[in-house]
Order: sequence, then structure tokens, then C-alpha cells
Amino acid sequence: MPQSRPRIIPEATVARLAVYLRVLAGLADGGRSHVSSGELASAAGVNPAGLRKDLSYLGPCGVRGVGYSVSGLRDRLTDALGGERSRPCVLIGIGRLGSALADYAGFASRGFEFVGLLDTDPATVGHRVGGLQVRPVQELEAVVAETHATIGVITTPAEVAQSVCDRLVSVGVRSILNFAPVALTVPAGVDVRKVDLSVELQVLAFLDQQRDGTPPLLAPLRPAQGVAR
Amino acid sequence: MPQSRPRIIPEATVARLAVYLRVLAGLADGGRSHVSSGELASAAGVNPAGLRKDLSYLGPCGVRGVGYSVSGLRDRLTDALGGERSRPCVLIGIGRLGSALADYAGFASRGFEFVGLLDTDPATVGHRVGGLQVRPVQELEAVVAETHATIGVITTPAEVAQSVCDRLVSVGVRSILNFAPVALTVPAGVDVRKVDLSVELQVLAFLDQQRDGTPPLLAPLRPAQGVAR
DNA sequence: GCGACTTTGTTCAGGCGTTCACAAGCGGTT
DNA sequence: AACCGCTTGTGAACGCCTGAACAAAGTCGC
Repeated sequence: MPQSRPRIIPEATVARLAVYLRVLAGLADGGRSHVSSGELASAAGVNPAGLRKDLSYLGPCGVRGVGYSVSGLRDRLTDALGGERSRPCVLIGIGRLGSALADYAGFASRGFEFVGLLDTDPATVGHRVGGLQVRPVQELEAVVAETHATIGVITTPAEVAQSVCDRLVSVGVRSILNFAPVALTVPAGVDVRKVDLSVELQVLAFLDQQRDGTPPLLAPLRPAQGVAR
Repeated sequence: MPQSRPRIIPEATVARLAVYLRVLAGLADGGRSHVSSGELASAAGVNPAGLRKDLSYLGPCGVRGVGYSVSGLRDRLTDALGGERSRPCVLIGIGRLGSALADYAGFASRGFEFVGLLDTDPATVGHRVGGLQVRPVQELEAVVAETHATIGVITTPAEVAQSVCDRLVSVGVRSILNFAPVALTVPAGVDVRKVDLSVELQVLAFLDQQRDGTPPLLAPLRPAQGVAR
């Protein structure tokens, strides 16, 4: 029964596959030829059984009693995640964060290349950032058309993020990474991932407060304490 | 029955509460006094029923038939997420990303203040970034002690992230936001949140490929195709 | 003052993701 | 050639979160 891969891969698994791939790259550099699921899982910070389940979505790719071939697994993961072909990206909003992303080495090494940087501020337009010249945002459609960019990264202020998003979608960009603190509305068939930095900090603050504050709540020493009202 | 709040709030809910809080701030600036769950949910990009469930963890805070008081709900959310008190943070690794975070306005407006910037590079140490002078990473323990920082943000290269993390934990920091592409190991009682930018892009790339590639996979036209082997 | 409409708060079912535990399979050894 | 230990792959249970339907409750209009 040669059913190739009828299963669908959960998005949470996909995210972890990317992590495994990075760990494998490190192991390959270290000259390792084989890894066990336990070692790989510990390096990636996940449960070994979960890791095996994640990998099983790609079909059997290990050898029982031995483990996984580092190079073999790396190739298979690379393939599953979209191959090695370079993915052209456009970045809109060249502020501090945008500039940092524009020449973040971690992207280029994984096949993501910025082919267009756009901003509204005349003081920013024309500057070189990460080997690329910033162009006025009016040229967004032209840049996407001439570079065939497939991914758009939005690091604009929140107020203009939706309009930038709409323009990206209108010229065929179907993958958007949004750093602006707003919920973008997109038609079906377009994927948006949101990274919200202050939310991350706020969750940490909550957990911190909970650590200090919930012991009294979970195990109230004095029920009749001054919890007025 | 004056049971205060026996329930525990799921982490996913906490993250959304932070989003609601930001939306409410915008509504308050716009002069709105009341909102319905539907409107708030649409602005936050979530389901109305889910929003009401999220808010119900804080106890009843709306008025049936009317909606939620913007200022009242904002105060209650602010309180639930840790109050308005300023949270001192230290940032280790003042590269491009670190610099961008150091003077990201979105943090300060939510009560997160960087009180220490640290780096190893002598060329970076001493520079002013976001109104603060970068200090050598050797002084990490001293900086945490004198500023009483409770949150550590790591934007170093992956290789040194774990050692920086260990040092933060050793001086009492129990909340860590990690941008380095490694899984940090911490003792129980310490919370780590990880932001992995290239994973986000890789997930987008996968979804993009899946959109184009899976139709043949999900609905195989020819089961007996050349799936040799 | 009463009724009807609106909106919240809650309860219920469904799906998804994670975890544990076991059987299958391969290499090395005797 | 057969056995033993090790590791993968998978099946099932558990728990969490999400999405929808219903009841309570308050307000506005008459």
C-alpha cells in the first residue's frame, strides 16, 4: 500500500521541525553522523516521544536501534520545509526593528533573502541597509512585481499596517509576517503570523506576579484577611 | 460566597488579555466609553465567545445588555496583568536586534523599562543606546543587584545565551525573554519565553509550499503513480 | 410598570496537541 | 544462525483550548 503521505502536518509540528533542523545543522558542523531522538529532543527542548511523532509525519526516517542519520534527516527536513530555494522577502517599515531584521544573518542562512526594503520617511528612503537601498513605499507594487517576492514582513506603525497588508495581498503576496501590534484582516488563502513583542513581556510579568501573588490565593493562610470587598 | 478568584488563568488567555488591553487603550484614546464583546473581539482578531470566556476568568466585568466599560475593563486588565508599576529589565547583547529593542517605544508605554544594557564587544560598550550607556557584560550581576531588575532579555549569539541565562538566574532573575535560537535550560520556578524569528519565516514558507504542493498530495489523482521504492 | 431586545456569562461538545507505554525492527555479539 | 539490547514508530488515553448554543440579566421603549 504505497500511500505517500496522506496526513496533514500540524502547524505546531512545523514550527518544531524548523527547530530540529537548526539543531541538526549544529550537529553536522560538529561532525556527528548519528543522533538519537533523546539527544535531539533534549537539544531542542522538547519531549523525545513528541519529537518522534513530529518526525513520523514525514514518514519513517530513522533506523531502529541506531537513531537518525544527521545528514539524512537534515535533508528530509529541509525538503519538507520548502527546499533550499531562496525565498525573496520584502520588508516594509525600516525603523529600528526593520533595520535590525534587514541584516539579520539568521534569515539569509536559512534561505530567506530580503529583496526589497520600503519606507515612507523621506529621511530613510535612499539609505543603504544590509546591502539594499531603501525605496519609497509607493513603489511597493512595483518591487513585488519585479522581484517576485512571496513573503512580506511588516514592521510599520500599527496605523498603516492594514493598508500595507492589503497592498501586499493585492499584488499576490500570500505569506505575511506582522510585527505591528494590530490584528490584520486578510482574505482566505493568505497566511499571517504575528509576533508581538510587548505581549511576550506582559505574559512574563503576569507569570512573575502570579508566582509571588498566587501562593496566598491558592493556599490562603488567612481566609478572613483584609481582602476588602 | 466571596471566593475571590479560585481559577487559574491559561497562558494562552493571558497573552490575549494583553492584546485586549492594547485595543482598549486605543478605544479610550478615541473617547469611547463602552464596547461590546463583538466589537472588541473583531478588533483583537478573536472569536467573541472566546473573548467573553477570557474575560470571565477575571470575574464578571461587563454589564448585560450594554457591554463593557472601556476604562473599567482597562483598569481590571491592567491589574490582572501585573499592575502599572514599572518593570525594570536588563538586556544582554546589544547588536542590531538588541539596539532596536532597547528603544522600542512599545515597551516603555506598557511599563517595561530597560535599566541595564550589557555587551561583550568593547566597541559597543560605552555607547549610548536609547538613553542608556552600554556596560560590559562582566557587570551583569552588579547591574541586576543595583537596579533590582526582574526581567532579562537575551539577544546574544546562541553560543553564549545559556551562560548568560545561568548568570541571570543566579542573581534572582526569574523571567527571561530569549531571542537566541537555542533552548535554554532553567531550574523550576524560572519562566522563559522564546521568540524565534527564523522559525516564523520557515513556517510561512512551509504553508506557502503546502498551498501549492498539497492539492496533489491531499487528493492523489493517481494512486499507482511513480512513487518508486 | 411591563415587555421585549440586547448583550453578557456559562455550559457543553468537539478537535487538537501532548504524553505515556508498548510492539516492531535493526545491529552487534556469541 | 540465533539471541539480546537498543531505538524507532505508533496506538491510545489524558488534558487543554476553541467554538457554538443557551440561560440570566439589565436596559430601553411604551
